[in-house]
Amino acid sequence: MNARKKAKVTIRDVADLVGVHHSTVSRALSPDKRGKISPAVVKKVERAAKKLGYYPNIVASSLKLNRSFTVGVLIPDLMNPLFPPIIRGIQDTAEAAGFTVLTANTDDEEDKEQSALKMMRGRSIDGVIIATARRQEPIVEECIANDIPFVLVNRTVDRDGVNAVVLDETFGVRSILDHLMSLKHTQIAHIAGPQHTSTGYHRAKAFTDYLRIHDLPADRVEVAAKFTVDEGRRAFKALLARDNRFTAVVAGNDLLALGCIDAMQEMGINYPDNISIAGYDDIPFIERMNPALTTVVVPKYEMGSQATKTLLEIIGGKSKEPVVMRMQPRLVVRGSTAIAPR
Amino acid sequence: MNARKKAKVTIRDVADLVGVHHSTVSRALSPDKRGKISPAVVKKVERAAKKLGYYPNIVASSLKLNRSFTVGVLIPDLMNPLFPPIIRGIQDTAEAAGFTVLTANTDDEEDKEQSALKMMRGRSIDGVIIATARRQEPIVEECIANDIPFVLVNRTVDRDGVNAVVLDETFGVRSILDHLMSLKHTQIAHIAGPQHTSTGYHRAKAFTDYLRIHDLPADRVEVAAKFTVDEGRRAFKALLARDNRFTAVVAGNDLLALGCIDAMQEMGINYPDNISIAGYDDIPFIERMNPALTTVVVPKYEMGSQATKTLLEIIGGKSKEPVVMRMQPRLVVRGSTAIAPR
DNA sequence: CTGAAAGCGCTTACAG
DNA sequence: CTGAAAGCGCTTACAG
Repeated sequence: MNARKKAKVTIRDVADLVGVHHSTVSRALSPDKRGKISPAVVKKVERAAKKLGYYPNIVASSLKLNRSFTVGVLIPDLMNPLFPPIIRGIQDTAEAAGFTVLTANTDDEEDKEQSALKMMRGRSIDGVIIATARRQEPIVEECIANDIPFVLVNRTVDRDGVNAVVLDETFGVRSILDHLMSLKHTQIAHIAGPQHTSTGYHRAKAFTDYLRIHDLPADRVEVAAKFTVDEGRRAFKALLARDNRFTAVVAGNDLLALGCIDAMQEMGINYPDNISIAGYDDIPFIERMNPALTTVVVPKYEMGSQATKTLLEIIGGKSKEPVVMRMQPRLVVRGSTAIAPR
Repeated sequence: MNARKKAKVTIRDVADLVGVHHSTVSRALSPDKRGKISPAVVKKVERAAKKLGYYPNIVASSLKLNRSFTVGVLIPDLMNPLFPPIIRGIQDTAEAAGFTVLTANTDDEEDKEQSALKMMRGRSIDGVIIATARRQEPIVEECIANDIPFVLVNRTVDRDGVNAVVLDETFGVRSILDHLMSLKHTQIAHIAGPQHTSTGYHRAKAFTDYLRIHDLPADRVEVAAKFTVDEGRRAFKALLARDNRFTAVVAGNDLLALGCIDAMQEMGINYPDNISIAGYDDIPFIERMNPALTTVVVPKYEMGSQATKTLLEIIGGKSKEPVVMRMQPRLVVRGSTAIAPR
C-alpha cells in the first residue's frame, strides 16, 4: 500500500552480516540479556548494527512484550499555561528513563477522556499520568479495574489508595490569607474553582475554614464553573452583585484572578487600591503584569517530574503502598495586594 | 514478566463469539473493508465487539502495516509560549483524522533532534512536523533520504522542494516598521534572532531591506544567539554599548522583546517614552503587560492545524508539488510604541 | 462473501 | 553461549 519507507534494516539483516542467528542479535543488543552472549559476538553485532544503521522497531517489541515504553498524559488543555511546565517535567523524566510521552487534551470532557484512554490502551502504554481528575473519576476506576499503572498530578480524587502528586492546598491558601490579614483585610471573598475538582474544592474549604477560625465572615464565595478567565470575570460580577463590601479576593487560580481583574477594569474598580486580588499557580510570565499578581508559586515542573518518577517505579514493579505526595507551594507577594482601604 | 494487564480481548475472541474466522472480524471492523462482508455479519461482529469491550491493538496493526497513525512533532521547548498553541492546532487536526501526536523537545540541540527522530522512526510514525528547522537542517535531509513525510512549521530551510507553513516575514516586519515610521522614528534598531533560523534571518533581512529603501541607517542590528529573554537582555545591552542614538527597537520575537524591556528597566530607561519597543509572535497573555507590547500576531493554532492538514495529505498519498504556505501576520499596536522623542 | 495462511519484527522459553 | 521455534494481534493476497 504505502511504499514510502525504504526497506528498513532489521535484526535479521544484522544477523546475516555477522553470521549468527537473529535471536543472538536480539540478545546482544539487549542490555540485560547481553551477559549471556560472548563479548566477541556482542562486539561484532554492535559493529554490524552501527554499520547498517540499525535501530530497533519498538512497535514489534511492544507487540511481543505488551508494553511500549510509553506513558500517556491526560491534561485538560495544553494552552492553559499551567500545563506546559508540568508536561516538560514529565517528558524530561520519562525520556531520561527511555520512555516517550503521548499527550492528549480532554478539555475536561468525559467522552474525550474516555477516547483518549482507549487510544492509549490500544497503543499499549505502560502507564498514564492524569492531570484531569475530578473528585469522582471514572477514568481512575477504569485504570484500577484494568491494572493500568497511573498517578494523578495536581488534582486528586476523593477515594484513597491512589498515587498522586498534589499541593498542600491548606498551606497555600493559608499563606495567602495570612498575608491578607497582615494587610488588615477582614472582608475577604473567594472565587472558587469548580467543586468537582480537588483543587477547587480544597482551596475553597481551606478558605472558609481559615476565616471561620479567625471569626471572619466566610460566606463570600462564588463558584466558577471552570478554571478560566471568562468564568473568573463572570463569577466576580456575580459576587459583586450580591455583596460589595469585601476588600480582597482570593481567586482559585491565576486565570480566575485575571478574569476578576478584567471585571474590575470594566467596572472601574482599581486594584490593589480598592480591592486586593491574589491568584494561585504563578503561571509563566504572569509576573510581568502591572500591578503584578500576588499568587502562590507551585512547583509545576517538579510535580510533573515527581509524578513520572513515581509512575516509572510502579511500572518497574517497585510499587509500594500508594502514596499521595503533597508539594509545598510558596506565596509570592507582588503588587496586586495592598493594605486594606479605609 | 509483566502480569499487570488483564487478558485483553482480541479479534479472535470476537470471532469465537460470533462464530466466524478472525479475518472476517478484521474486515467487518475496518471501514473500507466492511463492504466485502454481509451486513448481517457486520452487525453481529459489531455487537459482539461492543459486548466484549473490544478495541483494536494499534501496535499489532502498526507492525503489519508499517504505520501507526501517529505523527511526530519536533519543537525546541514546550515551555516557550509560542508552541502550545501550535501544538494544540496539530493535535486537534490530527485527532480529528484518527491520528495521535508524539511530541519531543529538542532544546535546539542537534543530538536531541537526532535521537528524537530515531525514537519516532522506531515507533513507525507516519510523518513528522518540524518546528525546529535551521536553515541547513540535517533532519530534513534525513527525512527526504528516507522518504519520511514531513512538513516544516514556523521555520523553514533554505533549500527548495519542501512543504512548509511559515509566515510572511517581510510583511510582518514591514507592518512594524510602517507603524514606527508613522510615529516619526528614524533611528531604529533590531535585536535579531539567531541567523541560522529562517525566522531570525528573514526578519533581519526584511528589517535592513526596509530601512535601506527608506534611506535610513540600517546598521543597528545585534544578533541574539537564541530566542530567549536572557539573550534579548544581553543583546540589548550590547547594542546600547555600541550606539545609544536609536529611539525604537524591533525585537526578533516577543521573548527577545521582554529581554530588552528587562534591560531597559535595569538601566532606568522608560518605554515607550525613551525608546519604543515592538515584538513578534504575540505570545499568550503578553497583552496583559503594562505598557503592553506592540507586536505581530501570528496565527499559531492555524499554522499547526494547516501543517497537519498538509502532512496528512502527503501521508494519504494526495501529495502534489511541495509548497510553502506563507500565512499573513497582523500588527497589533499597544502601549509599548509611541511617538519618537525630541 | 468468507476462510486459511502467511507474515510484520521482535523476544524468550526450551534445547543443546 | 547459541540456535530454532513459537507467538504477540493484526491485515490481506489468495482461494473458493
